[in-house]
Amino acid sequence: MYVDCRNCPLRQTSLFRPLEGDELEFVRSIKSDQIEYSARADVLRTDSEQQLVFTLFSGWAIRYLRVDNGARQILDVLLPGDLIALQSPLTGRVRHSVQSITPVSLCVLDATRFKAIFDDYPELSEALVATLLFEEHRADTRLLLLGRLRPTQRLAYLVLELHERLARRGLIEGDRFSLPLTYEHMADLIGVSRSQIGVSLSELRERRWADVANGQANILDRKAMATGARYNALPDPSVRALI
Amino acid sequence: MYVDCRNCPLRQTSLFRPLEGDELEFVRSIKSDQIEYSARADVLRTDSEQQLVFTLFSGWAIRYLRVDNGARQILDVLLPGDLIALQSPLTGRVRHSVQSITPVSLCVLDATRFKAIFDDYPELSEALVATLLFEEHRADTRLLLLGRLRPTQRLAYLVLELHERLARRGLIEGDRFSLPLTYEHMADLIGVSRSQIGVSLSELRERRWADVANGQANILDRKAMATGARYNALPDPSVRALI
DNA sequence: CGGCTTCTTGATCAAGGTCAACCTTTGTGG
DNA sequence: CCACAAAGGTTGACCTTGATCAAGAAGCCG
Repeated sequence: MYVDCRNCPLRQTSLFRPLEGDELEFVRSIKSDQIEYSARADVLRTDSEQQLVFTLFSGWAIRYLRVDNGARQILDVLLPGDLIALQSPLTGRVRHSVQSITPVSLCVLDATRFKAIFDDYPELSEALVATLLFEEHRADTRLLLLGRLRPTQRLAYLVLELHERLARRGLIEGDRFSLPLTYEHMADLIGVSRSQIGVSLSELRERRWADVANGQANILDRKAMATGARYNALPDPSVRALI
Repeated sequence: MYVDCRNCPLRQTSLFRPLEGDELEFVRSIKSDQIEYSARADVLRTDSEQQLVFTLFSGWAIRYLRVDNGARQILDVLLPGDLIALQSPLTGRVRHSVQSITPVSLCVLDATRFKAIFDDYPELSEALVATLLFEEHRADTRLLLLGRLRPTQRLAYLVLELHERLARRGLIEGDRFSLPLTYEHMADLIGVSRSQIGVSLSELRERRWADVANGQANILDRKAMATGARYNALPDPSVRALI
């Protein structure tokens, strides 16, 4: 179902920078389509050379890399409002794969006209750079996660971060939310084995930090959990570019 | 020693995008100083609010985060030409620390005037975004490294990547180069313990992949090493923004 | 310049953490 | 009702860690 950018519900949330002047018209003009995928569909393959950029409109997806022995590292969970394949207009190639977790809907942007942003919309360019730097910081903390935290801390961090990202987008309220990740997703996200996920989920329950089961997460003691997982709230809620 | 941007030797290398038109004059005009630090000096502290951006002119440095138990995760090795604290003009705060490894020299850029890039130099903005996306890809591979490769593979990857980054900057030739990292640096970079570094260095020697000792690295069998460490050459050599 | 301290390397070892493989149970959709 | 996927748990084998130590190098100070 095609959504006109003017009625885009994502813009209502405080997370995203409001579009000013004719920015909205520009964004409308480069949106060329909106497409749907079922769950577990390949949205994007490594090294594909398609000249398209997407914005995730609804649903969950993952961005990942594979090692030739079959192992997979999930680089990030993509949530509504996240840009996909921004590399394609600028470097001509996307070096990761994207797969949907739930059914998803994507806004399709024309990559060739995308570059006009730099010429004609300096404030949008600046917001884009700020968004990329914000993502860099998230990548940094994930690096800390994988390099220096224990499996249970990593899992706690993952749950807390997802909760906050969803809450900021106005998609959930309260401490309970739907978490459509399998053990394998979680394992590939935090760099441990599937069996370790079982161990760590039990530990989260034992410590009464959170209860994650049946696709539902319930945060029981946010404070203890955040302290134990060295979780710090995400910075800069209101500068994110939504294109 | 102050270097005029017009004579900057870094620009000679093919890694960096040539400045066009009055871009060079602009870059010259926002360079306000050049400062030197000794080895192991704190260049930047987490959450400092100083409004400065730096370009590393010479020497090696690291960007890192600390966990409150004292553990450190090094996010990246900074080499000549790399931007430091780009976050400060855009988000007002830098969320990592920077320390020199060797003595370093830094070009100091005025962060408040830095933002003029977006208004007046669209091609420079675009190059900046391309550079950030390139760095994002490096961060992605480092995530794969920490999440899905064995210690010896990680170490091999580190050596190969540093070699390539240095070679692209015209700082080294051949397979032998100076590597001023201690065991602790390497451990904090690839997310293992110091003792593991000893084990993995021996393994690199045993397999005749590389010989790393006394601050010198010597790559003996690049091909076997690259295959074993799942190393892929870095993409996009010539779009990097040097400001 | 010599002597002192501190840091780094490189090794060893036991303890603990993590993994791959396997199995059973549960739930889902055809 | 069956086939399949995922959850959840167990095991032994293996890997990694943290602690410790000695030797050497580097840096500092009087």
